[in-house]
Amino acid sequence: MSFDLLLANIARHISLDAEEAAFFTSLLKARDLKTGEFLLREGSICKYESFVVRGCVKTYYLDENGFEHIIDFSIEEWWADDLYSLLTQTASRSNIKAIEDTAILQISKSDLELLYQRVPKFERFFRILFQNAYIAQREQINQALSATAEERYVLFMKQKPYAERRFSQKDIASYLGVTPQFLSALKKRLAG
Amino acid sequence: MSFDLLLANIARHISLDAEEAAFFTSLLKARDLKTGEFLLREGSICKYESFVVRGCVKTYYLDENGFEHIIDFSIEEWWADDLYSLLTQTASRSNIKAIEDTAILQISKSDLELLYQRVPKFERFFRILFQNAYIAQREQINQALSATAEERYVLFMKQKPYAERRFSQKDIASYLGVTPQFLSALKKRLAG
DNA sequence: CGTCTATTTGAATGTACTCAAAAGCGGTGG
DNA sequence: CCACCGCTTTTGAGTACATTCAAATAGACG
Repeated sequence: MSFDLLLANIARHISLDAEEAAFFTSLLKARDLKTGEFLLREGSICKYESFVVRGCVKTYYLDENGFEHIIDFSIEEWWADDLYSLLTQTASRSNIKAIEDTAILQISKSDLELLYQRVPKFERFFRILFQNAYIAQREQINQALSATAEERYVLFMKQKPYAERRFSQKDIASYLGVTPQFLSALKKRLAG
Repeated sequence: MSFDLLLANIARHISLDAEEAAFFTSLLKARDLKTGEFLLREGSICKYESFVVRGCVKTYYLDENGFEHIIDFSIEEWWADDLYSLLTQTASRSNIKAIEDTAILQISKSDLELLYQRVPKFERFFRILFQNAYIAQREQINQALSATAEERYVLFMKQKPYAERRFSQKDIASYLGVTPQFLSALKKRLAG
């Protein structure tokens, strides 16, 4: 099994010796998802932190009218979870679904706690991870509140140039918080 | 000096012995702000994590048209910072300003790194802090994207019942991402 | 080829904004 | 003590951004 991508990712923030790395990888479970398969369904409890090795998943929830709101896309080298459900072990309000054939590595909540105890350096790794996630999210809020849909779209496509290839326009609209019809009209306007 | 509130806050997540607590508090600097005073100004570098002991500060940025967008209110027992500026030691895009007479305890970035080394348990404390901050923020985004201003306002006042007393209506509007005029009209509609 | 879903198009509507101005409120100085 | 100043809140008219509903077109996949 190939843990290289994940280990390289971790090595950016903390140094592991061979034994620590071996212990860590012994806790990981590999899993493959085909396009359309669920990693997590609303109502079930999120039991794992999942690292995307290849492919892409979308995390979304359904509002009271049944409309899908995409919280995030997780491509290679990103983590996917419903953190609230994972931490509190309560029913998830999010769904996580593969939008490409996807390979992931998972660590369970209990194994993660074990890891924190045996290799406390991982507290540091995940602290940094959450710090960065927090900052990135902050930026997303600022945009949602102060930029128009057009500005958000332009910035999104610039920051994620692969979006056009890998995400459907409907999903991009959902992520930006506009209707697919409006995004379509917007694109036409920008092109013309 | 009274470190009790902060130590009690920390004790919810990690246990410190007397020596560790003493080392930690030795790194703290107390600071008082009068209403209107700045804790951080746009363009300067954020050097501290600040814990609010009493009072309230608002964190906000100015958009290209000079309009204020409030990112967050920090009342007692919350932290205030521009995390991005703190971590990267680059110029802050945010301002932090007291909206009440406020007492804070500060720890500098370098002392925080020292603390992580000497008392690694604090990695855990801040990991949990950022995890929770991340989750709370996530909820804020979901609301910004899927709820109307009216829904966001009603929820905000329910979640922060002290808002009416402690925050100006203008600041609440700014936090919700609407104009003060619109919030005023909205309140009238809700009351009628 | 047919079916299902995504995308485009258009008209009517609603939500929130801008601009402008009046009214309320709190502090300060004469 | 009250008159004035600056700032917040309210009010109203006109406008822009984005939605809903409806339907046509285009693409993807078995």
